Amino acid sequence: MATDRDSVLEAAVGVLSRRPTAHLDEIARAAGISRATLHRIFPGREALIREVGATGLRRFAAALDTAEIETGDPEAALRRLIEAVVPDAALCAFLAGENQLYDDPEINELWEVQDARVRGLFLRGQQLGVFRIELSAGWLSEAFFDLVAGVGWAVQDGRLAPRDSAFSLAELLLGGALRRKSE
Amino acid sequence: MATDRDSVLEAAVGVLSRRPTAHLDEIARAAGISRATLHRIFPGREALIREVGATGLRRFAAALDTAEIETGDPEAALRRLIEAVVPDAALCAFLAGENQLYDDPEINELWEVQDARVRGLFLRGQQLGVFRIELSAGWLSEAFFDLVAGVGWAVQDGRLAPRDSAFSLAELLLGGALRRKSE
DNA sequence: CCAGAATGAGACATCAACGTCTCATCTGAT
DNA sequence: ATCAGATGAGACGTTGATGTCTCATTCTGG
Repeated sequence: MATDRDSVLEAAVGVLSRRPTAHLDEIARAAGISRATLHRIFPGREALIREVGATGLRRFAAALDTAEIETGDPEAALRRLIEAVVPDAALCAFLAGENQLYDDPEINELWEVQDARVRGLFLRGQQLGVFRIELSAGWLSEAFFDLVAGVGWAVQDGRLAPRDSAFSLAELLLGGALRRKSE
Repeated sequence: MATDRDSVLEAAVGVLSRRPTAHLDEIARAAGISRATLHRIFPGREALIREVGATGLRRFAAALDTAEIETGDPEAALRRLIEAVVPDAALCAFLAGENQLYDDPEINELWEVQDARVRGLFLRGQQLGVFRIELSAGWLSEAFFDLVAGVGWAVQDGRLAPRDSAFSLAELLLGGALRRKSE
């Protein structure tokens, strides 16, 4: 059943995003199955990691799609993107920390595409005069990923309430920490 | 000699900040010494990790001191802090990713103190009306660390020029991505 | 109720990293 | 030149995680 794979992947993300070096015992226990069954579903640790990474990238790509980041006002598009991606923030945190995944050419290419889409959003926003041009689109994109990952960790550790996460992320990334003097 | 320890620690940070699971072989090679000598300097892997963490925290504490974050305008204080901490951004990236260090009570306490100081800066800024109050001081502090770590990785990987890093970090964290309409 | 499949528990071998050791070589001071 | 100390290279046993196996138990469909 696909449900098994998915639920195991979900549990694996929960453990691996926090501790990428977690043992298979721990992952299996978190998934509520035995280590033997885990091996029956995934040939080995490497395959499991790859699957988790691929799932994360697919979900991230789906979030980019549903947010329609290529359309309309860039600021609104970025807010939609944040709303769409925050539920999978833990997954993004895992992707950010696991650079070993990028050894795989297929995963690497999928990542490059999504990264380029995000960078394209910031670039479009800059060209339309919505985003600041003193900061490079590459850096804005980088900061976006850093903060998404940070939200994922903070929520997992209970330092940030899930219902506040999207708002906090959007407001900080868009508006910064300084209070607006005139608005 | 103290120089040996320091240079080895420096090299270890460079490797470990990017891959916390790097083998001792790799660390020794990065430091230009043999694994045997590495063992002569540090009793084992755990001791090395602890030393790297402690060094990072000491340097971070020193950056907080030199920036005098408890004094004067919070915005200027934050800019000073960023200037002071950016040279050790890779070290902070390591600290951010290595939550295993927090098992050590001594290191954990040192970390708590520094974290509280940063949070205190944001809180002070909010009370003075400089920083936004819609975002919690805890989240602002969290975002600060996330972005510092992000800068560390980006510089290490060549995605961000070191001379731009402090400016990029300060402008994004303080001003956000949106272009100011009226200023 | 029964047969077959799926699962859990655990044993077992394998392998990689770690920690310790020895020995040859190199360096530097006298 | 010589000797003491430091270093590099590598061997060796230990440890822990992994991958594979078997067997008893449980679940499921007929």
